[in-house]
Amino acid sequence: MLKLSKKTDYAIILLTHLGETHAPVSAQELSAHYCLPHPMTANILKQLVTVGMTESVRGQHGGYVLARPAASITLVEIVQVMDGPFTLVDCVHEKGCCKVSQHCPTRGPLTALHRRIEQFMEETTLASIIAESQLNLTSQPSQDHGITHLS
Amino acid sequence: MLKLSKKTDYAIILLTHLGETHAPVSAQELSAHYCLPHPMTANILKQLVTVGMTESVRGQHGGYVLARPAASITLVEIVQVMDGPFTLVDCVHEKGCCKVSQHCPTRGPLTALHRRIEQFMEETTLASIIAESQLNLTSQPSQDHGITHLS
DNA sequence: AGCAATCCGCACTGGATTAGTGCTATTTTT
DNA sequence: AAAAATAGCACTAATCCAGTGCGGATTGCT
Repeated sequence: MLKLSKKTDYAIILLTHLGETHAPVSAQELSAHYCLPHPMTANILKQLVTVGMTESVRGQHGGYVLARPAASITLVEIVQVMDGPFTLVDCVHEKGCCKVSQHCPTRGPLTALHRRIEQFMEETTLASIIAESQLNLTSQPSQDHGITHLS
Repeated sequence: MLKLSKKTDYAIILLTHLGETHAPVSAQELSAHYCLPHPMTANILKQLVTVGMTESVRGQHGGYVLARPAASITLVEIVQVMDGPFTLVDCVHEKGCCKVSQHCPTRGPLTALHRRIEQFMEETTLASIIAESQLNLTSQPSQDHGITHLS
C-alpha cells in the first residue's frame, strides 16, 4: 500500500509545530492541539529524541524543541526514522532460481520511480514544509476544500 | 511503509511477460518461469481479467493475453488495481475537532509529493517498461549489480 | 465420449505490521 | 514534598498482506 504510516504523518505535523515555535512544547499540548492520542504523541516525540531530531526539556514547563535547524531536516529522514528504510519493492528474486529474470523487468522502471520519490523527499525540508503551510494560512480559509483529498 | 505490495510487483512482471509474447501464456508457465507460487499467479491474472487488462483463453493450451495495447496500460493503473486507491496519507483530521489545523501543515507538501509520484506512474506505461527491460538485456549481464538494491 | 488442461470465483488461514495503550522511574520546578 | 513533564520499557488489538484450497465451467485432444 503505497502510503505513509500515520506515525510518519503525525511526526511531520509535530515537527512542523516545533519548527514554528521556540519555547519547548509538551506532548500534552501537542496531542490536545492536534487531537492525537497522548501516548502516541509521546512515543513519537521520544523516538525523535533518540535519533537526534528533537531535544527534550524535562520537568515542569518542559517539552520538546527541534535539535537541528528546520532546513537541515529532510522529509526522507523523517520517513526513514518512522517508517523504516524506504524500499519500493524488496527484490524477492534473489534465489538462484529464475536465472532468466536476472534482469528483472521491474527493476529498471521501479528504481527510477524510487529515485524520483527519494529525490523529492530529499529536497523537501522541514523548513520548506513550514514555509508552505504558512503561505496557505494567509490565503482564503475555505477556498480549496475540494482538492484536499489526495488521489 | 512506503512500498509496493508483492502482488503489484508480481502483476508488473506478469504483464510485462504477456506484453512480450503474442500467444496465450498459462498461469502455470508464468509461475514456473518466475518461481512464483501458482495460486498467487492465478489469482493475480484473474484479477487482471476482471478489470479488463488481460483476456483469458480457456481450455487446453489456453492462457492469458493482454487485452489492450501495452502503451495504454499505465503503472498507476496497475498499482491502483492491485494495491487499491493510491493515497499517501488518509486525512485523519476530518472531525470537527482541531479547527486550528484545518490547513493541515502536511497537506501542501504531501499533496505535492503525491502528485509527483502519480504523474511519474502515469507516464510510465507497460510499453516503456518492456522497452527498458529489453535494453538491459542487450547490455552486459553483470555490470550494474551494485545498484540493484533499492535505497 | 471421455480425459486432461485450463480458467473462474469464492472463501479461508497464518503471519506481519501498524496503531494504540500502560506503567514505572527519573528529572525539574514550584 | 508535590506536581509536571520526559524516559524507557513491554504489551494488546486490529488491520492488512501473502499465500492456500476447492468445486465448477470451459475447451481441446484422443
